[in-house]
Amino acid sequence: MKKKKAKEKIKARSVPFSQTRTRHASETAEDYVEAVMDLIDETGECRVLDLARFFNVSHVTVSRTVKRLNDQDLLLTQSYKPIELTEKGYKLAKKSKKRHEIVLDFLIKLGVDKANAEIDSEGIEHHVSSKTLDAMKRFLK
Amino acid sequence: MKKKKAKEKIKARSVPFSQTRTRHASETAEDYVEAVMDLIDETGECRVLDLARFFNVSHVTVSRTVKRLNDQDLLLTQSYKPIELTEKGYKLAKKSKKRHEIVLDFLIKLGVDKANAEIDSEGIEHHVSSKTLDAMKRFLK
DNA sequence: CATCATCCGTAGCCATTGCTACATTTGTCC
DNA sequence: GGACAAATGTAGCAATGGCTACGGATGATG
Repeated sequence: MKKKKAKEKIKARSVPFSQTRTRHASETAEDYVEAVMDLIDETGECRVLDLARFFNVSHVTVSRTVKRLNDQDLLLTQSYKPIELTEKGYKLAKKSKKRHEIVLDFLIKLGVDKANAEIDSEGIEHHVSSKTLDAMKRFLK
Repeated sequence: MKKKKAKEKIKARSVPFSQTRTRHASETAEDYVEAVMDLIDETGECRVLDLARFFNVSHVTVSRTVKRLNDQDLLLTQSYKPIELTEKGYKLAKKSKKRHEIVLDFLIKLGVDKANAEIDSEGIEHHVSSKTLDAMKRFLK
């Protein structure tokens, strides 16, 4: 093993890789509260099937996820009733939406067409630190 | 139901989420082949435990994922032997690394400090379309 | 108020990504 | 060549997120 020094440095790089499962779970939470907020805002209420159509998944997937987010105190649900946001969920939704808008506007100003900007901003928004968000804000000015 | 029109428009928005979900599937593959390439380059070989330390997960998780990527013809593995890249895996690794570098350089030029740029570029790189990548390249010039 | 369509919940399947605990292989050192 | 440590594999559990199939709840309409 000739390059031992190099191997010793490897561990340091694990920092950027947060646990994929955990990360995906909080991405879902952000997407859901944001969608619930938008749907209530635009249509007056948010139903399981609205979310299913919004995310293009089955109502079963939505139902299970909504139940989990209810347990996490982000949403309020009752069987066969519209979905509401908790205070905590509403705060997260506003923060996510704000960040999403900044990323979207940023990509458009960077010269990306609207369709691609919308797709990419959806994926990117969950991986943007406050420092990067600040840099995007500066660029927008 | 007064705001029916608004509800009818919801379906159209599912597109970005479908794309994001599809990308999640290949994220792991890209991270792994890129890591394997880097580890071979820097230390001469790539072992299961090297990847475990690199990603900060258990060797079991790595072992299982490596087996799957072997089935997908991206990696070559034999029990208790170093991990190698296939031609297909090497091509994907080079492409991923290139994209990763562009995103990282882009964030730094945007004014993000190196530490945050490294973390964010790792998450962002998987959600950048070719259009957005082109826009980043233009910005770098 | 009965019926029927729509909405939603539950059961139960699969894949991915995490883990611990335990078994096996490999390589090194005496 | 035996023993021991390190590396790797296997078994099996949990959480998340996808699905279909089926059944119960709700609300609108006759």
